[in-house]
Amino acid sequence: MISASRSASSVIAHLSRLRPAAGGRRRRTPPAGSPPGRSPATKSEPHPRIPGVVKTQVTPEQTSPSESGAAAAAGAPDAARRLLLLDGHSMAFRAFFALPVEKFGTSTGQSTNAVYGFTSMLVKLLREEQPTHIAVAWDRSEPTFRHEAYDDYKAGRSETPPEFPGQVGLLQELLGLIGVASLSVAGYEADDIIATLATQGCARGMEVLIASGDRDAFQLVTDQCTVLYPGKSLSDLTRMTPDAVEAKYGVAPERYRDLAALVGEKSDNLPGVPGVGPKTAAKWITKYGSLDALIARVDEVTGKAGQNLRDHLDDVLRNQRLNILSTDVEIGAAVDDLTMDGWDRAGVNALFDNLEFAGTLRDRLFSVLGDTEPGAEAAAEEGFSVDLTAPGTGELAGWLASHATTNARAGLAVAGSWGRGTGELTGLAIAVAAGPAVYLDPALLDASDEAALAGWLADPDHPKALHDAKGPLLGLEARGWTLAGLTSDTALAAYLALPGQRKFDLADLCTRYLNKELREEGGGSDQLTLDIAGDGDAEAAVREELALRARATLELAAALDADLARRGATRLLHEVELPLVRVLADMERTGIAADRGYLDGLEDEFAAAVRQAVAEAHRVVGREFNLGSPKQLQQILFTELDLPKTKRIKTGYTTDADALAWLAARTDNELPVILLRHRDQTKLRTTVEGLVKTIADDGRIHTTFNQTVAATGRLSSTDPNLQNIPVRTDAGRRIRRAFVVGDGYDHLLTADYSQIELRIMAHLSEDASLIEAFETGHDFHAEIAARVFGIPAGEVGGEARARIKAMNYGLAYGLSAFGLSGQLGITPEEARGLMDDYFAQFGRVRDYLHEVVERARREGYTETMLGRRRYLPDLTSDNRQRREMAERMALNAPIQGSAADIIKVAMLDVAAALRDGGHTSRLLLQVHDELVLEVVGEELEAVRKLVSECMASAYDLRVPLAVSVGVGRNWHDAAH
DNA sequence: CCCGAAACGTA
DNA sequence: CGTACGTTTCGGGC
Repeated sequence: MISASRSASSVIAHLSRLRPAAGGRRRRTPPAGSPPGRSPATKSEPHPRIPGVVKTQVTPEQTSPSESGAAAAAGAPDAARRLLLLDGHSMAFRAFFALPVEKFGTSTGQSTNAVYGFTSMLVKLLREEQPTHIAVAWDRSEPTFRHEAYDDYKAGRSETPPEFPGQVGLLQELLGLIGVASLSVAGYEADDIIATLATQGCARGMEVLIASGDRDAFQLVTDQCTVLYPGKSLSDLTRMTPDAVEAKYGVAPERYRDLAALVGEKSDNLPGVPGVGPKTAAKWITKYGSLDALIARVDEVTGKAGQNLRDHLDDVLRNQRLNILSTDVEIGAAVDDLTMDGWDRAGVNALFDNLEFAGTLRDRLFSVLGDTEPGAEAAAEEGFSVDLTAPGTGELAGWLASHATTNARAGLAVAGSWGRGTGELTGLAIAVAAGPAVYLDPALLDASDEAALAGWLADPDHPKALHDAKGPLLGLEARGWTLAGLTSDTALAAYLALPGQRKFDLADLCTRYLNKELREEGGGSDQLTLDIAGDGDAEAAVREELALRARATLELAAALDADLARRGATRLLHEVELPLVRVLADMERTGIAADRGYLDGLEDEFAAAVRQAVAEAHRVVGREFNLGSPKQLQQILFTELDLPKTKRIKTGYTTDADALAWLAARTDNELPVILLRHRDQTKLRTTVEGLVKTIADDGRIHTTFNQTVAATGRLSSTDPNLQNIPVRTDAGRRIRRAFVVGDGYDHLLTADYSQIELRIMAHLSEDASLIEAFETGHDFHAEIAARVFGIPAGEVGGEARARIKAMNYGLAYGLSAFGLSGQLGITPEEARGLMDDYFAQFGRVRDYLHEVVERARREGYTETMLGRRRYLPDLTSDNRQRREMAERMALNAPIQGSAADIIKVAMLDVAAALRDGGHTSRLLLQVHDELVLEVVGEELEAVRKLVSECMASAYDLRVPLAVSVGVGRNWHDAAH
């Protein structure tokens, strides 16, 4: 175990200094939604139809552009500065009740009715009112000055529907994406922010519009300031001008709060004068001039109402004190800055996709935002276009010189096939910014063209974008070309933006990010060059299609650059994921040597054991059946033999290994044991079979590492998967002996991180005890057990250590007491006690895990130490199962993902150190926390040292990053 | 021929 | 009623 000092070459050395540990970053994300208690729309009232009140009633569908244009023209001149202020909670709450919640939800259980309704209303406002400045004000969860002045302010409100609060965050996210400021200030309500901004706007001579369902806003109405008050449908906004207020309430706007103080506000728990409604209140105010004047002459008021007024004068005074809106809130944003500048088409698309908004809302929103971005609206019809040129033989150098020598990035698309560590190119297209593109058939290049192309590809000063570059890279390298200057891989970039997505199809991304169709003729790139008939038109179509892909990649790269910048993932792409492409390609090309003869022998042996088990099972049951069919097994075990029932699954009762072991212990029947052996041996046999089939002509197995699949940032391995080769059982470990050192090399070296996820937890939680356990302990789990049980480390028994080890590893998965009890064979109460004891010692860990989830719930995503995000909309789901699943994902993602970040950095550092040291030794595999290298004898010590140091120094944690190294002739022997 | 479910291998 | 993956097999349904 080595704890090396920081490597100077560590890619992230400066990055980690610049970037505080996860959780420390400030962000522009709007504040969290308000607590359930705030129910702005409860102040709503039946939508009276009062003569003289101007109404706009427009449903989104029925509004044509010409109508809305006319309305806007009628409303105000274009040149005017118009400030639109919205009360976020109040309008969202109105939207919530205006649309049936059960009709608006995603497949994952997220309700969206408030988001939809609010957005629809906002689109209409933007279109019809054409504000030049806009902001949405939100209440906050903290108590306000009104709570401080009156303990029971807003007390006794009915519970907010559980489907509502989660939608506030989504709305704020959307507003952020379309460039609308979300404002909130601790200690104040949205109304106060609106009042402050409205006052400032009026002072600047702006026309002010306030969309609010809270009637307190009426006190702000002036000739310059209109409140848009929603009716039932939210599209039904009443323009509350001074005349309208007067017509409806019988008082001028500036006296409205006097009236409200007398009448009271039930939803705020502000009782007024009994028996006094708006009519009486208005009559008094009109008669006396104002509330103050009324109070001054309160003894003159006659009748029962007058007596009630005198009896409840304190309430009235309190109401008057509380319903005044603050106009001097420190908001931290100037009215002049509330312009809608810049919106994020890709982000809106992504969010709408997430919300499963399929209808016309998206188009209406885009249309009202103005499709100023290139490639929107009109271009959507025509898709991409290229000016495809065909330089004659020998003319490529000239074409490149005149079109692709600038600093501008070129888009590159490659046709061919690749996989298993190699590739073959059949076509190549280059598109440059100005428009022209070229298609090249690698087979038809003459020597000068080839030299020109090779030089251009290898020149790092010619920036290039590819989609999913690793395969093409293998193809280029197989052809003898090297690629440098890769400044974007649009698949990788999209993965960082949308890590939960598993497919990153170029055409899909073009639709999402550019709103452009990339037409694809029959199949993927593999098919592009099939032209068996030699049909010239088909050939031309192939050339054009590849050129279009190059062009699309180029445009997409620019869009993704902007998206990643917004998501803070630019450096992660450029300093980790992009350089890793080449390292992975090298590993795939290299492969790992396999001992075919040994594997064949193993296969025979396992196959014999399988046959044996099958025969025994048939004998016990008394007839032949398919042991591989869970359905038949269920029939035999639970119906024919009538064994005890196991855990229920969709198709009946499980026959998995745990259940079979349980059955074996509970019955005398020997069948479960036979089935277990059969499962075991079958699995081993098929694993070996699969491996043998993938041994290439060079005697090596070339896996494919996928860099864009795992939502947490891990790599995955396919065809074959070399990240799940058995290791836990003796029989399984025999398979590892088949992975051997290849010709020209002398050792396999494995280096793995010890307890990296726990170390990351210690680092992120800053739990002093956990950190200390890592610094002092040799046997980490025993060290932790000693602390939990309050005994010396030397006296920790095997059982106690095992329990703590399970607890340690379960932590990062969101393990429950129930799960822990099942795993350890103890009661849930005992497991709960164990967890309590554990957290009594390591409380910061629990706090950290809790904070991670809550933060993710607020912000919508988790983040790793290098800023890799994972978006988890289900955290606000009202479906408990989904929500809890998302919570476990949320607490695991930063830990697993940070470990993935770290080993990726380590791989880059190792690759660089091997290259810089002039070593022949090379990286072969990555298995999440382990690297496997092939080493030549004389380099062994140097490589051992370099690998240890690079891995240990990949990131500077608050605990040592322990690395253990083993060396041997095969993968098994190289274990330690 | 495709796809989901079940099972099981790894970190 | 722990996270993240990939592969195999079976069997229903196209």
